[in-house]
Amino acid sequence: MEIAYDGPSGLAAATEGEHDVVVLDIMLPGLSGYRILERLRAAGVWTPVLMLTAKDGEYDEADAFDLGADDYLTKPFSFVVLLARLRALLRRAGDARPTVLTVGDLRLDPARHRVHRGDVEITLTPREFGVLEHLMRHAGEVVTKTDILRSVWDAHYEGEVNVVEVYVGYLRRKIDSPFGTRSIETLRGVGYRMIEPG
Amino acid sequence: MEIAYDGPSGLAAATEGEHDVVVLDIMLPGLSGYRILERLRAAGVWTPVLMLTAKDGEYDEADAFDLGADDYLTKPFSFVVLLARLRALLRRAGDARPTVLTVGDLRLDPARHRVHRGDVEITLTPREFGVLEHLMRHAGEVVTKTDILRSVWDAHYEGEVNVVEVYVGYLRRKIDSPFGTRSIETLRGVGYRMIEPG
DNA sequence: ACGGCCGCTGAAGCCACGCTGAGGACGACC
DNA sequence: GGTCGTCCTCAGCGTGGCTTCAGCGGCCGT
Repeated sequence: MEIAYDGPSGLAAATEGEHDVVVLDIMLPGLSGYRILERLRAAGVWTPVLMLTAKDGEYDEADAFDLGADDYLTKPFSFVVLLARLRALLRRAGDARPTVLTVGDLRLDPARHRVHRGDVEITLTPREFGVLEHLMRHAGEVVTKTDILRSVWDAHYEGEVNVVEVYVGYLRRKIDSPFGTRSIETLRGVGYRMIEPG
Repeated sequence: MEIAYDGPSGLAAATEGEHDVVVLDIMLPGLSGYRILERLRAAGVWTPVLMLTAKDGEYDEADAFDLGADDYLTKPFSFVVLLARLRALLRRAGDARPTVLTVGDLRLDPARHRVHRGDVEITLTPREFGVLEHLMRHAGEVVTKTDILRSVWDAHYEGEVNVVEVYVGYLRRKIDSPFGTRSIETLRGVGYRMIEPG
């Protein structure tokens, strides 16, 4: 747990580190809670945010939600309620956007751009990394080659889906073959699926 | 959108249909909001739930969250706030919602492209999967071969309906024969029907 | 009871789908 | 300018899935 007492340092802390949840006070020296939230979301940080405030103008509250807050609490509040709401946020957010993606002993850290299988680090090219990230974000689900193309390549990329096959091939050679594992299964005519353990 | 004015009918509506979000009042005739929430989650329904109440005892609120509510609003509240909170819920829940088709102990998950009978996984080819999905989406109803052809094959497919017979055969061998069950019945001269239990 | 029709199934060919190795294009860096 | 790394294309190959077809069995109407 980490506490920041002013806006800029809070924003920095939330952007850099990996947190399960952020409790954000609107009245802060330096930067308002709104601005922080805005910048956080703009920076692609999707950590659940619970906003805290003494003001209770309803439009402020609505604004906060539309800026990307996940919950909102008006002072004075009881600590019991705060904790319960945090638990609810964690539960809902848990599977939504983990900052470190994990499938079995395979870990991918989007922020640090690193991949590990157990303790050994695996170096991937940007493209390989993108494909693996997309697969891991949808572990257990089926993703089509076109899905991957759209998400990893340019939105309006005009190439063949064969590139995806090629990159899945590269990935298998880096994350599976050396370890005797099998993480990406092919579903003929459908796409690929990241195998979840268990 | 669907509105229920008492507990039991609300529970039924939430369990049966597919909704993006549930707004649940605690004070309801018939069944309390707590009980409904409890049963909903017990039944495996994970639709986001926003609870609504006039009481504001803090422990009630904490309880609601731990029962599986995703948000909580105390009367009186403004409509603007309610809408903003609903948007926040929808945004967070968007990709988490699983749609799984179930007929008896047979389950089909379109997103994960998986089929289970009880605990055993069954692997199907894309065509087999398509036919089974169509049948299960219309469980209990009569489906003609031409229906299946049009829905699973290309819209303007010029082949014979015999393919459908062949694929129903494949399906029976995979989802029924090994289990001694009988899920797809033939209606001579009409089509097929997925047998609903009960 | 019998003939005709409907649906089931096993076999077999064909096609397309996915994998891979080789190689060229492009840019960064020395 | 040369070298290295990355990205992408292409063609060949093997295999799995799709489809067809013919023969058979059973259901139904007469």
